[in-house]
Amino acid sequence: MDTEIAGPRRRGPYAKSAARRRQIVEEAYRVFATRGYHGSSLREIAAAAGISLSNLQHYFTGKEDVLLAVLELRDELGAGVDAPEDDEPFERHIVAQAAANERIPGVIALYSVLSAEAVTDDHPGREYFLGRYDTLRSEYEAEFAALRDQGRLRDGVDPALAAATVIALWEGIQLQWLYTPDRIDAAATLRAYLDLVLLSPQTA
Amino acid sequence: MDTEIAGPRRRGPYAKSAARRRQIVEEAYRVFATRGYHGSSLREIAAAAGISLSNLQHYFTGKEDVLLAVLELRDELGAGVDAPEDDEPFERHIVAQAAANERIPGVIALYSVLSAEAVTDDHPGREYFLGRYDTLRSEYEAEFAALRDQGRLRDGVDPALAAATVIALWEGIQLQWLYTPDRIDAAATLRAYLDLVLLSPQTA
DNA sequence: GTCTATATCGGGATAGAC
DNA sequence: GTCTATCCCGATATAGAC
Repeated sequence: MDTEIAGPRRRGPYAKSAARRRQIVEEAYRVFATRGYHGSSLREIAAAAGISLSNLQHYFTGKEDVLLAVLELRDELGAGVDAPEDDEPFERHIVAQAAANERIPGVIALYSVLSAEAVTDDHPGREYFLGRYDTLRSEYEAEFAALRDQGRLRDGVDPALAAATVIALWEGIQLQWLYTPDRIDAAATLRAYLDLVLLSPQTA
Repeated sequence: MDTEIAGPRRRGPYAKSAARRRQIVEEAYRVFATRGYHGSSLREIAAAAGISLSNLQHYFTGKEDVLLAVLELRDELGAGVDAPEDDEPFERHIVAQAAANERIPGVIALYSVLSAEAVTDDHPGREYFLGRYDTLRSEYEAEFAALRDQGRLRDGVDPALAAATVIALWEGIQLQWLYTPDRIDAAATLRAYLDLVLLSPQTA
């Protein structure tokens, strides 16, 4: 078996396809982030990508399809960036991530705008966000539980509640930051909460 | 001067107008709350109000106009309900309000969906939310400052930061609650944060 | 793979009868 | 005040030429 069958080829007819798709998704990312799902149009995305509407439609069967690809891309990118370093402490990771997000225009807006828009029953992104909250809460709860086992969680703090709190606070403060970036410091706000809830290592 | 000139009459030709307007706004409230601004249509609102599209347009010059009326109505209703009792402690007020909101379908969704949607530059609700965050942060900051003066604020907690935190946490947890109402207790989450930040009165 | 052209639909606005 | 009818636009979707 020396013929390469599995997976898309790096050269040849498929190479351009994959690149185009990717390019479209990246532009769609920006458009959805700034105008929401309902507020965006495929025309606008096509224009941003510098191609015709029909050409865009050659790659995606519909608007929903594009949105789902955008969310997939987000997960893909996030898998590399969001993952904590091997032994980076949880609280440092959260704060660093919040600070980093401010430097990547669009990420915050994408989540803020879409997560709120997608509460509607028939929104194509609803399933994604349901799953995302679920995963995120589980992960953070495990982190807080581990910290508790190290004696670093303040007495009376529930790991599950703290997990939901961090996520809520994070999203909420990012939204305020979107409105008035000069008046809100998301990373500092998160750090203040974590300082309140966690005891410093040597105290344990 | 025994003729009543000022203000709309309770009877006569204007009575029906005012009532209709109010009725439309109330339906629009529900529609915007569940589908967002971009996701809603005047046709849908008219249908909900049981009138024709043209008739609705007789009362409002456009979609924006309807949205602004909805936000006005929200302020009007909120002015009665949101205002704290004369000497109700701040923390009790917050928690009680969060609990009460869960019982009024739509309020939470209206704010969650619209506040996120309205970050866009050209969204007709943007100004409203900018002002709302500003007012809310000022009010809460004053409350925290007062608590600090009573020696009831934990050391090292900044009133301004705590104000932004409460608002962010509140909005964020309500969004999670919209997705999975059975798994999130917004009031309890807020109470947990306030318990963390405030010292009980007798401790002072 | 990319385009132009067009079909089809749903949105907000407008005109005008009653 | 309320309606029907219609206009016009922007959106998605489709057909088919190159």
